[in-house]
Amino acid sequence: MGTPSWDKGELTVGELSARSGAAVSALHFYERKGLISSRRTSGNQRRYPRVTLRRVALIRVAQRVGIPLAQIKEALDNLPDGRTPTKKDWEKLSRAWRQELDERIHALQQLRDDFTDCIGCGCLSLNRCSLANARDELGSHGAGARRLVEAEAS
Amino acid sequence: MGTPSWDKGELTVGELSARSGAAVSALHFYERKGLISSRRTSGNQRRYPRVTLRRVALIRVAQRVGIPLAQIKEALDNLPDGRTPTKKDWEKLSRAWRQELDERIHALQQLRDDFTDCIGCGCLSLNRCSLANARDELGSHGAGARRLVEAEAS
DNA sequence: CCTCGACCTCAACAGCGGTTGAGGTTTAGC
DNA sequence: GCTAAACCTCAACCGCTGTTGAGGTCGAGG
Repeated sequence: MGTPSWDKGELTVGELSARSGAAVSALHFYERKGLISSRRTSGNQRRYPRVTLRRVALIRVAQRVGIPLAQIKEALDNLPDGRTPTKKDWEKLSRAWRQELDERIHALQQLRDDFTDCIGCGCLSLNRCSLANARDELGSHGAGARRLVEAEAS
Repeated sequence: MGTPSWDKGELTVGELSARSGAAVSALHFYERKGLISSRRTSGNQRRYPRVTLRRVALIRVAQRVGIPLAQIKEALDNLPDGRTPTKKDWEKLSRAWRQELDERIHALQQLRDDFTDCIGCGCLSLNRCSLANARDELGSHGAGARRLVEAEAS
């Protein structure tokens, strides 16, 4: 169960599964979707370079916070799977993700803080919150009536 | 077009849709799932109290950051839809969400910072990161599609 | 009244992110 | 060599989160 004798620093799908926490079926799925890749043995079995462990770790974390696979793939596509992306690759990728992540973090903090805030007033006063406003773009109204009604605390 | 004559401070589904940014079909769906509710007119049309706008705003923000509807429902269920939850209700709800949100924020920050960090080394060195280590455990599967990967043992 | 847009229900389908199972092959270890 | 576990492919299915469309009703303005 230690390092198998065929090992050239590669992982079988089962090992990758065990070590990444992703189901084998999920790994197959990721591969079909192009998020990871493998070489095949003469007997058609998958062998993953170790770096794949990192890719999978990243995939899972990103997923956990709600980023869709397609988007994760897009990000990973900028990383030569072979190895060692250029610094430029990395900077580009990182900047893009950083922005995405910053946005999401911001949304979450908003949600959290507004939630916390609202304890004080005891009602869903999200109208005060950037939550409601963030999404407000309703434009379709001259809005006169609305504002008046707003005064009446629900 | 301003406040319709039937208006008692209520919204039609179309209005709710326009102002919340959610499609009418989505609002029906949320209602079927019990996340929102409406009274019906004599002609069987939905009328929403204005507070529903806030519920929907909350639902959408929560969804945007990857929280499944079932979990949102669970949170909202603690809010008497009728009106004005008690402070205790709110505190309980807020604490639960706050924790959930904090975790997610944390994961995102980790992801972001590790990404940024890794520019320096030029490879996917997530093994150094708490990302890879954060996963741990979970032989989870069970039926159904992906659920939150919650590491909670306790 | 009449009409037209907004509303209703119900059922089917879509895309995502996988899981499950059938049926067959490869491989590590004895 | 043989065997059992691990692997392979492919197709069907799952739950979630809705959307689309058919067929019919409601209601506010002219």
